[in-house]
Amino acid sequence: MGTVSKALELLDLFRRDRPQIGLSDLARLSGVNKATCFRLMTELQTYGLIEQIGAAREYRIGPAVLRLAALREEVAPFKSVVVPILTALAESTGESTHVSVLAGDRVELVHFVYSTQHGTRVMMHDADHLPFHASSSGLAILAHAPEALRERILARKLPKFTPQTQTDPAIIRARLDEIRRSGIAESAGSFEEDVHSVAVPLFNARSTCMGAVAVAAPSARMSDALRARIKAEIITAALQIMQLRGGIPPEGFALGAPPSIPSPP
Amino acid sequence: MGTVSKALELLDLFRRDRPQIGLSDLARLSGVNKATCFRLMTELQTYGLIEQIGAAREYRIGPAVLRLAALREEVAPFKSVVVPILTALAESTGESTHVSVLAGDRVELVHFVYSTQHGTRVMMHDADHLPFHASSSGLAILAHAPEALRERILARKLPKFTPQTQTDPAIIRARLDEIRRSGIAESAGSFEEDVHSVAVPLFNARSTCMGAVAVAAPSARMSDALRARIKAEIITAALQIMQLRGGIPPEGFALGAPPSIPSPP
DNA sequence: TTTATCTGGTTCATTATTCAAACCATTGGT
DNA sequence: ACCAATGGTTTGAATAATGAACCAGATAAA
Repeated sequence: MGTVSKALELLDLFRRDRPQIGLSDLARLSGVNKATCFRLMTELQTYGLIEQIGAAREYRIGPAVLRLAALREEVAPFKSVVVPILTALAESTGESTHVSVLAGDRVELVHFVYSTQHGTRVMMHDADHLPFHASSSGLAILAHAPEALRERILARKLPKFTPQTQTDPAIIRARLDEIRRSGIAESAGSFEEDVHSVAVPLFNARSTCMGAVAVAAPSARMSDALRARIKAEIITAALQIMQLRGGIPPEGFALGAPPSIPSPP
Repeated sequence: MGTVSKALELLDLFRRDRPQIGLSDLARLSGVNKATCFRLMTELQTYGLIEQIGAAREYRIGPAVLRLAALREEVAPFKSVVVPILTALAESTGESTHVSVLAGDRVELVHFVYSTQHGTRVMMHDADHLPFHASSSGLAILAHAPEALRERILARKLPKFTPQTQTDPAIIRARLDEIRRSGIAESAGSFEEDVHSVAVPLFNARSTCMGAVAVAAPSARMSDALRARIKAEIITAALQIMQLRGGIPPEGFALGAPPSIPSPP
């Protein structure tokens, strides 16, 4: 792994629940030598991807991302398109919704909207990226990802987040086939206990999968009726997003086809 | 210069007027060897800062910035605070407004709003970062930047964008003194011909200058009356931004004090 | 006060990565 | 068929990254 990757992976340590980190912690968390860590951080800092603040001289994400994000949004609008649709979806289903994209070898959670209908709701748990094998979004994306990526992911040792997490590559592979068939991915408590989520993939203009929309509900609330409602609504949401972004589902992609097995695990 | 910096500087080649670049062009533009360029791009790509698209396999800014920007916005809200104020400022002055931040050693243009009052207006020209010595924002920031940064910038050879561009470090230094005195920076045609802009610095909670707000008008329209109006409005806008962000102007900072010389060049 | 242990930051010989110029394989135009 | 592009890959030679040890300062316990 190159130096640049190492530096960028340092950025992954910054999350919603831990937005600023000191040098020593950074070295500890990353396993990178402190001196190296320091050098990398100063380099990221001179570009502005990182800034150093406060008396404790902690590091955090810097202002350069604003420019990059603005540029990205200009050339490939996403947030402006997605957020209204996500909001509507949260409204119509009464549950938390989110959209994630495939960035490099990770599924990144880029936006989420909470519904205000229920007192209990699925919170986004300070996670910034979702596991391929244990989240409905990850599964949806993995199912439609290029062969190479899928194999690369499944070759890794997959962490077991809950007792329900499936980590056997063979079984996951079979499940991906099923997801490809139905167009919809589900995950029940496989990433977080008591969270049941439903996701559909998003395709870009070249019909390659670049993300997913998902609805996540507390397991206790996930009745057959709600599941049916979510599936219907999430499909229209996904189609709207793809239409506005110029995305085209690949040849023979079935959105919402009835699964051959009654109900996924 | 380290490898990481080199990789990140590659990102700077992507701009609004040139959002996607092929490998050969990238190597040409950066002066970096093609093989090196390729390796760096693939590393940036696996992180998602860059993505490769289309038949021509061109590179562009990738989806990872979305996550970083979201994180940044959560820990240090900026856009959500700044855009409404910028819009109001554009409204009340009838001219284009923008806000830029100091990121590393550059002034990055992070957001701009156009007024709809006039048929002619200053467009943001596809520039993503502004020169310190030839833009009102750059001057405002430079005037209040730490000594070290100021000297570093002035030690460089400063490009001459127009006949009006001042490139003599000594004269610029004198002008910075004046800007510090008045609190307001002006630039008339020094970056782009026929553009007259006014800027005031923004300070963070530790009273260090981290950006600037600016209003840019066509020179032809910049009357004394308009200038006075802009100055008044831009000051309130800057104060609003700082208030909402918890920014504190440094001890003895004079916003809108009358300049000792009637009118800057 | 002494001692111990944190912290951010620095040094320097060893080592591994990056560099540059060449070369491939395709593609598009003449 | 040719030429000039393109994206991508290989090669010894040069350069940069690395990590253990080391500061100096702050904090806290003894």
